Amino acid sequence: MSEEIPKKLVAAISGGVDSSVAAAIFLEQGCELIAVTLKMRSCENPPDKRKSCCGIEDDMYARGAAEKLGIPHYFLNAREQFEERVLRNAWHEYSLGRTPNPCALCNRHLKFGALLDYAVKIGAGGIITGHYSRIERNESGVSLHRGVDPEKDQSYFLFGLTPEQLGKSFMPLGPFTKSEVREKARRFGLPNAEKTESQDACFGFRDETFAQTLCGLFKGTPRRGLIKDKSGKAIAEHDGIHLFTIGQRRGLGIALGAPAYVVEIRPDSGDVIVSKDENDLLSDRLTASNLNWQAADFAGRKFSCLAQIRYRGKAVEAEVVPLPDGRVEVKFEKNMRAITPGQAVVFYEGERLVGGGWID
RNA sequence: UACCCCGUGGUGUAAUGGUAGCACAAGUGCCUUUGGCGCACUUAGUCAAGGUUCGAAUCCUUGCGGGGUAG
Repeated sequence: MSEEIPKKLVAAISGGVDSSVAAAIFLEQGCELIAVTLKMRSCENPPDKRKSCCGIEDDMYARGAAEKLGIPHYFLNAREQFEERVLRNAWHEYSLGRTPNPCALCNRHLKFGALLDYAVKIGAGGIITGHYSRIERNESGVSLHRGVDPEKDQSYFLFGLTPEQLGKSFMPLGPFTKSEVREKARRFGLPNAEKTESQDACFGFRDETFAQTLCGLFKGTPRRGLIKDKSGKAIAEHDGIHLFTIGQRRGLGIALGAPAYVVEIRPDSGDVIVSKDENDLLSDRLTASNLNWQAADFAGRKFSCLAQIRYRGKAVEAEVVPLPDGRVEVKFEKNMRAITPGQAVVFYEGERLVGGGWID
């Protein structure tokens, strides 16, 4: 493996333990590293920030880690791209009654987009990230595999990476579990070794959900409407379809004697349909658009695989059938719960991620 | 106007003389590099005022509120 590693690499440092350890691992192998922290819009207005993952505190941790490792550290301004390619896209999705997946977009456009471009521009051979996924390289090319820690595997969010992006990426944490990584952090003496996990969207303000923040940011007009049951009977009013997603239970504010779940969102009328029957959430098929193939030989043909509908969801046996219009139909071996438009379907062959697309 | 029925936490209900329970909702926490699901915990009630009784959501009286029936 070592001979394939470029001598000079950019280490994507977020401030968290993972990316710092990833950098440390490569440093041990004698690489010349340059630490870079992506600055996204969320890093502004620290006092208003709810999360710590992109706040000023993380910038300090990132700087501290780079310092400890003895490598230069820079911030890369990606605010505009983040706003356009991730946030605006996400808001648009909400307006269509879909549920965006900002992390997948961010990976494709920011971390493995803007940041990778920057790395190449300054003459680095690629980037190192702290994702819990494995990238394998051999004569036939690059491939992405699940991380060995099933609780931390993040390959789902990386389905949108092209083979080219993968080829210039390095994810040294894939073979390790979270606790092993933390142990390494201690050994390396990293200042963020005991830092708590970051979680939730890295962009959002206090007491607001991601959707609410986006609505305010883009001065969007919430598509208000009614919460109805399957028969069309109105049950309550709601403040905007962006506040709902398929399968959602909490936040509906309606007491029907049994839990009620969102089964459909109609962007045109603003209706949100709920049902007390969880069976209404079950379906064994879906179609997906804008496919991305990391394994070229899977494109355009029918195949069987393990398909995953959501992050941390269980992958299920499925058959993928190409459609004439370039989309794909996925038929699952068993019913899936709450297939959600806007989320990704990701195809695995064993541990290997072969491709994926966006659920219609 | 008379007669009848009903009135329990935010919602729907259980308990007809003896510790006011359940479901849903809501809140908090856990989980989680999206959204959701899930799990744990918590909050909150007998319409009001009198009376009977050792003891009342439960019985009686009145009032208030809602519904029904009275050519």
